[in-house]
Amino acid sequence: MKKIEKQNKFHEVALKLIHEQGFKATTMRDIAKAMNFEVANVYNYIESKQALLENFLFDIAEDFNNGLKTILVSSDSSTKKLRRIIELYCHLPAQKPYQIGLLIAEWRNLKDEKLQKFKDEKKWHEDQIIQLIQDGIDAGELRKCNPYIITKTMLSSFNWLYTEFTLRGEEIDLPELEKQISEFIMDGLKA
Amino acid sequence: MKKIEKQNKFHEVALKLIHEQGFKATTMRDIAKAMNFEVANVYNYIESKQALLENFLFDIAEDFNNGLKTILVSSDSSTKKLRRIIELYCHLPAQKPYQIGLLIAEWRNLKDEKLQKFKDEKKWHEDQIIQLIQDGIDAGELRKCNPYIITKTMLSSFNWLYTEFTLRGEEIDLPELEKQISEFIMDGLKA
DNA sequence: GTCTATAATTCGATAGAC
DNA sequence: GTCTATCGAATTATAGAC
Repeated sequence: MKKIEKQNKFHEVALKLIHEQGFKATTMRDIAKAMNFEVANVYNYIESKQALLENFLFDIAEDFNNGLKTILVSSDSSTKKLRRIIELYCHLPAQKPYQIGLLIAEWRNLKDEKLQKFKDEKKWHEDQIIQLIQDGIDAGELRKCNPYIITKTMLSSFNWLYTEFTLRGEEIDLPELEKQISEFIMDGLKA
Repeated sequence: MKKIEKQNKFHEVALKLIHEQGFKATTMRDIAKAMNFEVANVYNYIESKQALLENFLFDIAEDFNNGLKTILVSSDSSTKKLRRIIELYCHLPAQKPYQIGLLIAEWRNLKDEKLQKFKDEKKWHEDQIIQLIQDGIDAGELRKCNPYIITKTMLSSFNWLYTEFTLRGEEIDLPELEKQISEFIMDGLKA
């Protein structure tokens, strides 16, 4: 196995273990065992346990932020932008379920500046969607509602998806899933 | 301070710490320090760290299950039952936000039979609501949809509430919050 | 109930040979 | 890159005096 392949294998194994057991519960020895080598070798692939978590989290957070930015700068209507955001929130768990699992469940294991940076990015992300819904209301596209409550409720509603994809990934009809969720949310918002 | 009061104080302190730091990250020393005594004394109040978690989780799980059962055995329509379930899922986080936090974030720290029992109860709970939505569709009260996807999405959408109540509990207008969420969900489901 | 002391284990990380 | 060996720290839990 080539060096680069083993690097990828390492990250894949570590990601899955942390997803299954949690960050705190996953030891460097667990990862080493799953890689079929000794504990000391773990540090040929990463700086520290903390750095491992940080890399996973900020990688996937960037995917979300980039996806959102692309949508926001488009010239679509608020309604259309909202549909595309729902699409983003369905597709990313389908593509990277384990990373999303960490994003949702393990971010509080970050420390100090990294934790603050994560919280700041998350708030920025939410604020963009709150503003988008407010714009939709002002434009008469969406019914009157509290954009803060609706944004929080909507974003939270996607958080079961990563588990679904890790458990039943092959069986899931993604377009159908997306259609069901999109109809449910948009019907709850349309003017 | 009387014995019973100190018991309550202990559980209150432990619950808040586990909520804030996570179960794995919270040590018996953390709890002892917050109680202003030494580590050994912790075991005057609980059997073990694991038992502490189990008590918290199954207590609040019982609240949910009892609440759901009361609603299900009533003679209300499917729509009315669904509204009452939404009400339950808004009120419990308002009343016991820290317990709900553990229910959502820490259940996977359970072990063996306890973990299995928890998963079984959770599945029963979900299955009841899936069936309720199916009944609502069959009765023509709700529009045609995939009850499994909608149930998962709906139940997940409440999971931000406990955080909101721990951070801004006093400022929150509960009836308004409930109205916003109920309208959002019911509009997304009505026939 | 509270304390001191400690057992028994586990963990993240490093040193140095090959 | 992989190994053996080990350090130093932290953790759950118990024993026994007061």
